[in-house]
Amino acid sequence: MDFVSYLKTILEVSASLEADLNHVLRTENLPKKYRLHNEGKICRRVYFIEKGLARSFYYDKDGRDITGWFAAENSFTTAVDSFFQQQPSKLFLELLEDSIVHSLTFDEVENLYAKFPEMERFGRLMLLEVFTKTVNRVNAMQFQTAQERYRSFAENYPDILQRASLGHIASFLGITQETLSRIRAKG
Amino acid sequence: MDFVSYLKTILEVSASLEADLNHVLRTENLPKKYRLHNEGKICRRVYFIEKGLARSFYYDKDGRDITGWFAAENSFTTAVDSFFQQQPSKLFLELLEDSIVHSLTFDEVENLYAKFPEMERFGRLMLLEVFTKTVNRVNAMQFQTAQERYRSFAENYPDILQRASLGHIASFLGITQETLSRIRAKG
DNA sequence: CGCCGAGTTGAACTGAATCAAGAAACGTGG
DNA sequence: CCACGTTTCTTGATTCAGTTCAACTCGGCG
Repeated sequence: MDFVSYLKTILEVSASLEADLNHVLRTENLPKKYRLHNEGKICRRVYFIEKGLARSFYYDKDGRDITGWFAAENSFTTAVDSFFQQQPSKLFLELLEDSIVHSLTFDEVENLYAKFPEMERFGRLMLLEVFTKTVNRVNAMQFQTAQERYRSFAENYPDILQRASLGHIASFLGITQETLSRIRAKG
Repeated sequence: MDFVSYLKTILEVSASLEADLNHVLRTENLPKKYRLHNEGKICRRVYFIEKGLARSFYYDKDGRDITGWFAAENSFTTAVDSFFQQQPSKLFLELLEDSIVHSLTFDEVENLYAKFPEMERFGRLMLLEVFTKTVNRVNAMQFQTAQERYRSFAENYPDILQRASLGHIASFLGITQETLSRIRAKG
């Protein structure tokens, strides 16, 4: 599903908003391992994944690769530490599969917000969704064991479990690859 | 600062929005330990703290009291697992100090969103702020030690450090009270 | 084939939890 | 304003989940 179709599943889209969107949206077909964004830069775009899988990650103080977020079909991704404030990022954004992505620049999004109240509403709703997910994740991190976190991840994101590598999932859950391997070995 | 004054620091407030807000806003002066919201109920209101301190918490599966969030002056609080979806909550909201709070119901907020695009914008910006903080918290939880988390908490929220109890802060950071006490003992 | 990344398995180690006991601070009523 | 009970904080000893380091297996691909 492309971005405009997705938007229509959430709210009414006026003809003029649709026209403006089609005018500015950039659609790309990109290969696995492609980097949508690199550390140190200001992230200019927000991406909607029509097909494929992406992850954001960063290198922690010991140089370990830590997955921050996965984004699959019909979801958005961007360097959250950079895009909204338009400041330099610590994150990378990479594709884990060949993907079709649609994107808008920060300025384009801001202009759409200013021009179309429905777009502002959409922005609020998307933020609400991702905020809710992030809160759930904090709760999981706060006082669940590694095993509990893995199980609820497996329940909520069965597709990503299949498609992403063990190492990427482990760091996303805040555990090492070895621990995740052992958890999985049991059941 | 009351809610309308705060709103004006973020964006332009039209006279008619101000009038509507003054019409629906409820202001209360409430004592320490007062419960703004209880588990099991649907949380109807979002609260702006003019003065005082609140925390949200829940009881985990072992019956331990876990602090989810603190809210002090010029910030908002509500049962995040309930208010936005208007579904039953696992959270409590309690005051840790005598407080002055302003509040709006869910319906009032929705009506304001529908009537005033600037209010929708404000909602988006507030959500963005709290989302950003929550993402930072996930990062901290993911691969920082207890000590590192305590230090950055102490840096970012020195006032809450003074005003909230050790046990509340410990569970917020995802550690036990004993561990926090030992961390603090060192420096 | 043989290499290489991804996953598994084992053994030793460690940060933080748990359990338990005191010490301080706090507030409420006499 | 003090005495007493309650809550909050500290400190110690023990335990355990998860990390670390290291070796090994497996499946794909040049």
